[in-house]
Amino acid sequence: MAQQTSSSWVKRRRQATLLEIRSTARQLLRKHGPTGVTINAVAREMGMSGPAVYRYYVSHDALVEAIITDFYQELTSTMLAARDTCPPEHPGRRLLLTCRAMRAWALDHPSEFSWMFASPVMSAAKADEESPRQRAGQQFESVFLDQLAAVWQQAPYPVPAFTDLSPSIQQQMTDYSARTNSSLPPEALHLFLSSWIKLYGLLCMEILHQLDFAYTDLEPVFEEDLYELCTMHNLTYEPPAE
Amino acid sequence: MAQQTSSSWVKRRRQATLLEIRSTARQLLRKHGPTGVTINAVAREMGMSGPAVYRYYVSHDALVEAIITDFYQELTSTMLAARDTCPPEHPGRRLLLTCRAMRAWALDHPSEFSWMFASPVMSAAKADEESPRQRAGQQFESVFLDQLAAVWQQAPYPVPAFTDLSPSIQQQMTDYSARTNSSLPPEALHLFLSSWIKLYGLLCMEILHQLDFAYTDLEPVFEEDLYELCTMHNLTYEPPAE
DNA sequence: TATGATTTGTTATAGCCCGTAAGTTAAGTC
DNA sequence: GACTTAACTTACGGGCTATAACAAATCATA
Repeated sequence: MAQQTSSSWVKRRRQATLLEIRSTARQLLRKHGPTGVTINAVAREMGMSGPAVYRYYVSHDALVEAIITDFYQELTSTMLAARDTCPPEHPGRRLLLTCRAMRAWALDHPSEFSWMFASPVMSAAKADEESPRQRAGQQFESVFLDQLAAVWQQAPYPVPAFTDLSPSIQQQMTDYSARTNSSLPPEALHLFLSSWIKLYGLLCMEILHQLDFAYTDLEPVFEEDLYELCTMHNLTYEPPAE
Repeated sequence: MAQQTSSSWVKRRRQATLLEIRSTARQLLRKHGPTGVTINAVAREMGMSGPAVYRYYVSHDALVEAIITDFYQELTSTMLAARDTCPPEHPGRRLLLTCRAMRAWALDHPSEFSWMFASPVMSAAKADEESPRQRAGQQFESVFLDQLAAVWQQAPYPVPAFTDLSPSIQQQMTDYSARTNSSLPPEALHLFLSSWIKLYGLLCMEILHQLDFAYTDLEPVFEEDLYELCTMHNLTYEPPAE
């Protein structure tokens, strides 16, 4: 039979190897781009011979999934850390810190961010099956949305009436609210999501060089969006600290 | 010496082969995803033997570039065709038609659109060198921006004062205006670009499944953005025709 | 502590890919 | 008809994914 507990340090060593593989792969990503992240290259870099890596990740795909999960988690905790720089009494300030931390991380890790965003060409088949990556992605999204929700719940401000939304959006937001056990009204959710889409969309386009034709520095544009975000959500905008 | 004119039909046959290669590659993209687009697979599909394809495209990369250029051109002309469904007397209607045609094409060709958007992980080195793809991309962008410019020039409406923009944006828009020989004031350009970013960003996120966690159908959200676009640019919004 | 199971690694291999080289055939030119 | 060029072929070198078969080390315990 299978032994219940293989001694603890053996597990730890395994974890360490798993991590070394991922971090080696990450280095390769940064140095040689997505196509450089190959199981053989990772093995070579680590002084292992190719197939050894398959003891740790069943396939190239599994490795990629794991790496992207790492990225989401790292981005999430970076944002949370930045948020907690400021006490909860200043939700607006915290929100700004969070958003700026997101952009800063993306700018500091363009390869990683591009990969996270652009790799999911999954055809909806894979979309609903619950994966660690999905969970990590959802946690990431909730960082922003939860915070906006907190702001609103603490001091509600006017949002467009539910009946002013298109019926389809009404339905979708009702569903989303139910699915996430949200205590928020659907009309607020849609407003939050709109803000998210604008901000995150801008960032993705920036990182993927979709705006290079017009802009060389999108920081002020991002700040403009943050300003708009603040006014829309009844928060006081504050320019970034030096 | 090189013959001046190798008989015309020989050239035509070459063009035909070039096109067949690209369209075979496109089929493979749709059927097996980006990784399925391989020179060997294309050759196999065409009954050629591998290296023959290299007579037509020097490298896998060159083939990909050519395909993406095709996509941009197709999207562009689809948008223009939709626009010209309506006479120039109704610039607002034409703009709406253009935008909806863009989304429709993207939804109809998700593989193509994803590839166009997500493939350019080029590291700025390749960014400024003028390629056919770049040109095609710029033509695509200009479809939207030119039209907005036309609307504005025909009947200018208030836009935020230049001095209300951040100095950095002032500078960047001045540069952009000069670079494109635009006759438009920089503050208008920034407004146009903001509208573009919002609309195109939404579409990209939709196609790349970044919003699946909340929405199942983004058409009404897109329409909401179009509505906002219209009010912002002094146009009358009209819901999509059945 | 010695034995048998598990884990971790190794080489060998099949199959696909990119891209180059060298050789062959067919078409186009003078 | 001889010469040139274009299009295509097979042969290869070097990578990559992934599996199989095998060797060594590390348990877990009788």
